[in-house]
Amino acid sequence: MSVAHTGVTPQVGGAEPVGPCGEDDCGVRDVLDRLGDKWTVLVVVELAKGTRRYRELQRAIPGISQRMLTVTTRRLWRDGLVERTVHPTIPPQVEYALTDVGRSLAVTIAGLADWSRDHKDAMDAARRRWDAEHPDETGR
Amino acid sequence: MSVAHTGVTPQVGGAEPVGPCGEDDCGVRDVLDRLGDKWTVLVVVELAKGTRRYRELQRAIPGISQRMLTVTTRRLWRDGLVERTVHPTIPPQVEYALTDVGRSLAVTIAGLADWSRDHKDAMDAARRRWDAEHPDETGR
DNA sequence: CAGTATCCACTTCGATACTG
DNA sequence: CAGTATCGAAGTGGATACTG
Repeated sequence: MSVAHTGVTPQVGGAEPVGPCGEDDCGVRDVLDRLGDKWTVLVVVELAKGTRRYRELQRAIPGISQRMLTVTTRRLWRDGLVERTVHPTIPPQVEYALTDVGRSLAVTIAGLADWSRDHKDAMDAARRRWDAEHPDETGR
Repeated sequence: MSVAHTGVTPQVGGAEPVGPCGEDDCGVRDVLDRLGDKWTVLVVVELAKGTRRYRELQRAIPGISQRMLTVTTRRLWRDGLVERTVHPTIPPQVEYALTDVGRSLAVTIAGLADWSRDHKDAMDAARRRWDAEHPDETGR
């Protein structure tokens, strides 16, 4: 599975340790293009708790529209992160569940959540400080 | 620092292990609102290699416009992830460097990059398979 | 060099209405 | 229940020109 954070070793000086990747973006943008939208991670986090039906997801994720729930699940399905099972009953019943790849993504997302919890306060404080010190700054 | 991915333990069944967070999004969206844009992670990854000047960043990140480089660095600065040092010389010289918080973020981002590298192929394959199996699907 | 300012194209998303 | 279709508002980023 290799979740070793080798590479971008935090360091102070201005030397060039030549990060994990030669010269490009390490491919991080690929992931963020998938997770960066408004709802994807919320769906993944919810599905990490277990299999869910369409309506269950919608109820578990307040504010998501039918349209966005559909496009989000469809994208995750298409990318092989989510498995979609249709029970051809009446009324129809569709179940969504994370695949193995999807579950590994959920673990990574948990790492993000950890970071968020650990540093949210510091960031909020920094922002308040900055705003106080730069009252009439453009483009906030 | 606590980079323990407790919580969303990957598991197969449909039971409810009650994730890391009671009911909400675990706050992951907070991070992604900051990282999800087109350039932020690229700037962070570049700064993880060492202190950079404005032009150096621009050259290191092909395609970024002056506008976006400015708003991206400004945001990171405002959030306390990046330190901005102005040398009042002529011509002016401005240096950007990650703060401690910024460096911890770089570590987390490296985790994302790891995941991306480990699963990019699987996702691309899944997508091709899906596209082949669903030729005339709407909204791709 | 290191920005700011302005305008515009494109994307993303929400609301609403309808369907098998 | 589980979607699809359509439209419009808002956000986001790129190009260009100008400045201390």
